[in-house]
Amino acid sequence: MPSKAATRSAELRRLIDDANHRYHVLDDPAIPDAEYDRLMRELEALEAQHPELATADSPTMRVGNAPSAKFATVRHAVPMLSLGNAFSDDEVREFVARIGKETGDESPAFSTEPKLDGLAISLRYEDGAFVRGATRGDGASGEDVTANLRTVKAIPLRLRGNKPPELLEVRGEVYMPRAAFEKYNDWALKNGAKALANPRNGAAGSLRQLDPRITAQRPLSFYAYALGETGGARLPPTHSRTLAWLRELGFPVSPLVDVASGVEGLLAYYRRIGEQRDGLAYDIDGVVYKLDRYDQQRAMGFVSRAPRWALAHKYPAQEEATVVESIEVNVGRTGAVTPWVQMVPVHVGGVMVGRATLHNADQIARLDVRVGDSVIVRRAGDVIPEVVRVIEERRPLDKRGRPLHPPYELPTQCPVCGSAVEREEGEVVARCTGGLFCAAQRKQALIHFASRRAMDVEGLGERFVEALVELDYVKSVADLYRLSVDDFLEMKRRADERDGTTPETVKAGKVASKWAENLVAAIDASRNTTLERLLFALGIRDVGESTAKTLARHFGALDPLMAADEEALVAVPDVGPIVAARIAHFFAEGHNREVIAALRSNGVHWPEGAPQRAADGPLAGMTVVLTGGLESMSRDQAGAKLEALGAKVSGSVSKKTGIVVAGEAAGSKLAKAQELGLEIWDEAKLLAFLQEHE
DNA sequence: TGGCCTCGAGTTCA
DNA sequence: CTCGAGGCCA
Repeated sequence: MPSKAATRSAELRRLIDDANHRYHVLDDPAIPDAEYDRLMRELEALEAQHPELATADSPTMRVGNAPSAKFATVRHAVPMLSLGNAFSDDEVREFVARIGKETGDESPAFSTEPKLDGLAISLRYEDGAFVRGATRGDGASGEDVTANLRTVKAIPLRLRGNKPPELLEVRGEVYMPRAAFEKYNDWALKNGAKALANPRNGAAGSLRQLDPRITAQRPLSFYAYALGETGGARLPPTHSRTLAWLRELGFPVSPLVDVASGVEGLLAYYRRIGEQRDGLAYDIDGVVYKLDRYDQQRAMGFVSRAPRWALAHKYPAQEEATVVESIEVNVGRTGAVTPWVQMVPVHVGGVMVGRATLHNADQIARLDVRVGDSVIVRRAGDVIPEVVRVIEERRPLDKRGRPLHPPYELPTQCPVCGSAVEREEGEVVARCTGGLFCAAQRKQALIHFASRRAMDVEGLGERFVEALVELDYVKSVADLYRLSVDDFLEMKRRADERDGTTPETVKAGKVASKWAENLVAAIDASRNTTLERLLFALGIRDVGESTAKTLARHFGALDPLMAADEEALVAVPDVGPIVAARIAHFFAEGHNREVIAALRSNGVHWPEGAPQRAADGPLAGMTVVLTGGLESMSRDQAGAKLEALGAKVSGSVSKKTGIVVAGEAAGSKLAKAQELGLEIWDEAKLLAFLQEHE
């Protein structure tokens, strides 16, 4: 009877071998890196505890996978190393302490670099000419991919300078920039080719093409970070100077490399790069610290395959695997039926993730997500999680080996009101046709109406709106203005009763009445508004903040807008035939006219004036984009001030943008502005300008 | 007609 | 933030 540990280690070995095969040989990974790492760590720990279980063919005994037969094998005279990993600050502390103790150097210098998520390769130059390039393989020998590497433009075919060393091997990372990866996948989708799983696999797959012409079409790039075998060259005494030398020889070296010392110095670098991570043009999975002085490196030596003088400090995984518990749908303000998955919560990129949206039926069809499926979730550039793909091998099957669940299909009837769900010709989103008959749409319409950027009713959050709608206190947004303190108290009592939540009701006497008074006061305050806010709040399809503002300016008052026909509406900038028809249709609807009349008779008012067609001021005709946080005011306030000076404030950066105001921690928009060579202001410049012109 | 450029709508977690 | 789609210009 095999022990529990023996059974588990055999299972782990099988899982890891499978994953390796999929990853290295088929270029089609099945599980995320983080999970692979975990399996590997578990197996390492098991084998450390039970040395008798460590078989010679265990995946822990090698670093990569045997090269495929398609390419010639190349032996690395100087092995290509793997690196020890750190996942916490403490592990970095131990690393620095160990080095301090053994070198006797209190504060040794480290060369610090981003750890690119690509493919490690070795380039061999003889008398200055590129003669051979190989993948890392298992570290001792890899595959000869010279012909493919020649197509990578970042790799010099000849070294610069007039006295090249006789022999030089340069190690570095081949990678695929994110933008290139996305572009390729767009193309693949349209042309029926297989999409790449991620940029790193894009790089790996491209290098393993047997036909270099295919590789040449893939936009690969390269950064150098180390030396291999050398001959006839006097080497610099430190790693950082080696990198500088490599630059002189014509190799691209990451501009993010730096030198730091002390635990705090290393951690500061880790955090600095971490902040930039999402805005970089390529994926990184950590940073690498390398003891800078070569004599100190030699003193530290190696443990098995990993140098003791270097450490890879990893960032939290951005991809994790989990299991789908159920697939649900939401009904939005416009009736849009949006499916989402409830998953077993997992830690991704530093937070627990339990839900992810599937956007629409197209995405469901593309992913083919079903209940019970194992899926990979990612928190990419932004905060919002998404399902990357299904791990098909783990789909639950019935006894006959068929999937337990059929492909998911959107409901044909609204789960809230039972009306038909329809998808318009050529549209991606399916919509509930119930209109305001649907409680979900009424609810969302009211939430939108009360939201900060619309009527700004403070304190009227989602929870109360839900109760107001469900208990029928509010049928249209105008009803909000008829509610009294007593109505709110009664509603709260009924809602608590219904939900069985008693605790709060006891103190309802005093505290709750205060709450209700505040809410009524907030609703009252919102009576005093502006035409653009009102127009936005009404929730006319395709009329958002920006269009509402243009309409308000163009017409100056509500009545002329309500009376305008489609022809008159199309004359408004940014309003075309489709939006014009929607607006005209909205105001032609009797119900909508009643709501507007009721709002007016309940005291909702706004200043009206003459139509304003073109803004003037020092920034007239200028498009300004605000990004990052400002110290002295909010972005909205700054935007309002800039608009008062005639600027058009927009949310996205393009060639047509005039000025980008970049505050604290500005991200991708600033990067894009720099790329396009736009005028960029910092906060001081903005304040100076406002002071001068206000 | 195609290719930007914008805007609108929906969205997750702490 | 990211998609989809409407508007506008070459």
